[in-house]
Amino acid sequence: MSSPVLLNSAQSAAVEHERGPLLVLAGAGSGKTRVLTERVGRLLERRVAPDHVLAFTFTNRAAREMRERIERRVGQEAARRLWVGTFHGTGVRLLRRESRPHGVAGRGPDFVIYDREDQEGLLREVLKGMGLNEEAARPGEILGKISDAKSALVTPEEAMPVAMTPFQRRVSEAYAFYEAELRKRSAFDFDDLIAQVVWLFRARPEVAEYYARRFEHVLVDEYQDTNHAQFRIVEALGQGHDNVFVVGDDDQSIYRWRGADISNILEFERAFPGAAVIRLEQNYRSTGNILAAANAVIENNRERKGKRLWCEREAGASLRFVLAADESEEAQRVVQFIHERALAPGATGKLSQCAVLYRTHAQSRALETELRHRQIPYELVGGISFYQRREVKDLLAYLRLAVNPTDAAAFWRALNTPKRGLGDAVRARIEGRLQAGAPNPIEAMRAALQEGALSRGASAATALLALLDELHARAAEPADVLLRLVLERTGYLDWIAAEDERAAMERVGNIEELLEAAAAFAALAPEPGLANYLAEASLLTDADRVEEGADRVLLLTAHNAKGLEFDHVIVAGLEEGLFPHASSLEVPSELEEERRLFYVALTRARQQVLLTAAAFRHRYSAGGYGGAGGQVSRFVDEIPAELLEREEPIRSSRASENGDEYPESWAPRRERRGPRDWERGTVKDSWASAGPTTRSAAVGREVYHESFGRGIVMAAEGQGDTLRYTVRFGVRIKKVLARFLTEGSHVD
DNA sequence: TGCGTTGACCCTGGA
DNA sequence: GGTCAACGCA
Repeated sequence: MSSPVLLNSAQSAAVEHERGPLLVLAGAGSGKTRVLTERVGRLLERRVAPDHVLAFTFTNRAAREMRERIERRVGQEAARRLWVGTFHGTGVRLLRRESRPHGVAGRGPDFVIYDREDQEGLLREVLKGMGLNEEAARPGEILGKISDAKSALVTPEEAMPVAMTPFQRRVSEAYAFYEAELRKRSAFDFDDLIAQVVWLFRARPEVAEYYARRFEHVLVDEYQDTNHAQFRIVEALGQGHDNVFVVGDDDQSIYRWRGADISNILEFERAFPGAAVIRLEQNYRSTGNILAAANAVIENNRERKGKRLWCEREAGASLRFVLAADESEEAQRVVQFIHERALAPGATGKLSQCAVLYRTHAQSRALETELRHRQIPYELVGGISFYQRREVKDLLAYLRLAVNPTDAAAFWRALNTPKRGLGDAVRARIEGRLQAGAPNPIEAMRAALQEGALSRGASAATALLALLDELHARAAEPADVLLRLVLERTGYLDWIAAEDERAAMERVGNIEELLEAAAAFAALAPEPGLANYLAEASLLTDADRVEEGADRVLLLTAHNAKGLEFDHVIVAGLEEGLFPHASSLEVPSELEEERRLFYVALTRARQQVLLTAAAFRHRYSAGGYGGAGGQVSRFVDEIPAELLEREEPIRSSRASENGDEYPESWAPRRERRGPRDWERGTVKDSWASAGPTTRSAAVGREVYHESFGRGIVMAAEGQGDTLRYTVRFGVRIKKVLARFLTEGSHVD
């Protein structure tokens, strides 16, 4: 963090703030993390007991970093007693504590946490039970509604009477069944980890009072992205003392789609009367040019409090923009940029200080391919988190059952994973026993087995029961020991090896990593225990696992980049329909959220920004271009021309006919400063030989087709008779065998 | 009855 | 290219 050695006056005012509510409006790079940490340190110096301070961060990673910084300042013992965590993590902690004697919302302390996949499975069962086949096809949409309801603290009972349309009625009914089933399984979903805390506080005001008294100081980071339920938690905990210290930036609010409520920040002063407001507008992170560009872009938003970041740093390099022909060329240009910054002779940067940001995970593929091709180490953040991987979830399902035998999602998963001949028929029998009143699926299976109802599956079921019983009996042992027991008794490793040889290596690697993580947790966690381990596994995201210091390029979504900073930032895929995303184009408020996301992306950069777009982009598979082509994102045009160095092709209606490897119409304007290192061949040979493009020589050529007419070749695949071109005929994109095309185009 | 194969649909973002 | 439900084989 490139913070000043000393705090500036606004920062110091925030840190030294005596008591009462305080809203810190902190622009990007204005040192808000530092202020928050300093503030906590200052409170401890003022003799506030560490376990009377509660700080909410946005990610587990931010929580860890804050704790480490505070540890350096006040020592390990005090730092460990602080309550620092995400809303979800802290929610688990509170719910676990409070469920100890009597349970919370019908769940005991061994509740499990349902992730998206578990939720979907459960909802599918619910919808099937309701006889709703059509809805069952898209449980995601209904889960979204349920999630919205919980974020807004709407219970099923409250949702039912206000449901107007038939669809809404079905959704609220599904919500009620879903809720009942979760409770039966002693499970909470992600939204419950927040909402149930509020409902707990309402049902038992003495509990809320206890925590409000205990936490003399409540601090919240990234306040602009809190939802209504989170606001209620903060409000409840602030009762009586009002020492609520929140830090946020309305321009960086990028999670409204999942319920973040910007009125929390806009109306903070009304919610906490007498609140002081401090603005941090000096940016210490980015160069003048980057900041000016970001400011210019965000000023196009109407819905904002309005502030203008400034800095004392030099203007720095211009931002750069490259329009590539397609995503593979885009990837080449991105990697080339990284190469120049971090690898070429004389380059002063590090790979770890380069990050590629994009709008959707799907964009990572082309970048990965290119990075691998150039043998540049990278790390992909996001997509599937480690703990969501199939092999990891398969194994954890057994541990979940050891802790909580009512966890039906885990049971159905474990039942026939690895395959042991217990399929749909066995499942149906067990479901029958469950409906007849068996307390949980394990006991239902035991009953079915004893009644001889499992004929062919009997021996497999017996073995599975024995394993589950043993796991339950040994649930107090370290997670890695139990995982080894599962591996050994189920033959899981042999099964994945047989399943898919190609993926087996990676899966085994993941299992090894899981064993290591489980052992580390058992040994090091302040509150060990299987239930806590499983909670951590549910709440850790991929972004939390990013290690500091490793020398590699980071690939991540703009959402995931929140709170991070790098010397060199590349924002890829800047096309209308992608960034801003197509779904936002019709809705002004959503377009503004896209713009804020772009603003977040830009302000991650300290030194240099490269923006890229592709004129055409594959969608789905390698087959066919389904994507909207070619129109550069409006956000690029919102950057003042004098700040942006464009390497854009000179657009022409006709493609090049000159036989050059590179179609003139898409050719990047050559750098004026003479050849780059890689062009002189002084660096890796691969750079010199591959040139700016590896695409087929036919790409860019004009061709003619009997029925489709004139078109331009976008890509080629196959050879000889199977050589096929992807051709754009006007607005339509088709894949055509080369031999159906004419007009001097078949170069290869 | 379980399991492998086929074809539909698909990809915003994430705790 | 990947996932998942429906389908038909052993």
